[in-house]
Amino acid sequence: MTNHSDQQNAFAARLLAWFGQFGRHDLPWQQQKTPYRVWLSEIMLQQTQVQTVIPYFLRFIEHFPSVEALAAASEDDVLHLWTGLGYYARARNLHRTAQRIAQDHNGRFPETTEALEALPGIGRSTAGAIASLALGIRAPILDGNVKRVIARHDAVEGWPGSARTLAELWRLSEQHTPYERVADYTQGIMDLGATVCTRQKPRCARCPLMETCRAYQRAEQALFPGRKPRKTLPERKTFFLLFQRDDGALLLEKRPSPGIWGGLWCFPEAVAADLTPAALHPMVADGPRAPRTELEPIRHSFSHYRLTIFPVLIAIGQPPGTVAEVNSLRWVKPGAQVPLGLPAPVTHLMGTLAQKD
DNA sequence: CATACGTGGGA
DNA sequence: TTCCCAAGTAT
Repeated sequence: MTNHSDQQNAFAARLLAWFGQFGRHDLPWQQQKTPYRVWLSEIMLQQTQVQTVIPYFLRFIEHFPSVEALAAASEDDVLHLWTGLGYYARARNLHRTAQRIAQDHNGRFPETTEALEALPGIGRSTAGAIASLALGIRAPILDGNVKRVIARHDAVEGWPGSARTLAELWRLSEQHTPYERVADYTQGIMDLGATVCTRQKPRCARCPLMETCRAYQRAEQALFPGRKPRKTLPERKTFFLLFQRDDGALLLEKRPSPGIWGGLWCFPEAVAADLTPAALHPMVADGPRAPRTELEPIRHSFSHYRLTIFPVLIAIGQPPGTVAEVNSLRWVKPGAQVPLGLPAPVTHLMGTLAQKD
């Protein structure tokens, strides 16, 4: 029956039409889509590529053609067939689940998504895959392929590893899942992610969802899904130098184009050998008057200008740009129109100094 | 929410 | 070389 939801779900309709013509139909576990074979393939395919899984799957099925055969085997035998595939908890859980199905379920697989998910090694996505692919139950999945397709199609910001982003992706996956032909849909969206909506160089021209893909419309396919944030931000202790001439002019440096604040004018950064704070004043680097905090300025007066040194800890992904060349240093009088870039800590400190002064 | 879990492959 | 990722789950 075609209900109102399906008529509105152009996403699934386009995907299903595409799947019939361009989807994968010849994978070993697609031949007889029994719960056992689908289950085994889904477990093996967790974080593992199709090409790697195929020989293991065929060998495994040959030795253990049914869940009863698997349940009757020893754990050693199961692990032996798993050797080289990795993530060996999968094999142990597989064995445990087989034994539980053989005993508690009388050799029959559970027929609800919830009951499937209660089994060892079967999480939400694998439960959804088994339910939709083998049982025809309308259940969403969210593997790496689906995450990528949905993150792009709906321009979902954030890294899928974060709980917030993950929840949003699940919501959308559930929303896109049709009430009919769920098995083809599930296989289709995975195939699309694997063959068209690839991580790099997606083949958008061949995508059935191109018209409604928000990432494509913005030409921002490469920005989705969001990247995993680095565990520790690269940070660098450095010094920014504020030269103020007697007439008020400030010495600015044009930042090198690739890099932070590229092309903007900023206070010179003391990265050149002839601009080290120690060279400017021996006490700066490690003397008793060295700054106690990362933002404590050090001030000096010279014959024709004043120098304020800002020690700053900046967190940036780029290494320090090449040092200012002679012609990229410029004295600028207050009020001059230059694209000014300043490290946020320095900006904040400038405000503080202005109040004091 | 972060981390461990394995191995193979690509950039 | 190094990092990221691949049909995720358990802790």
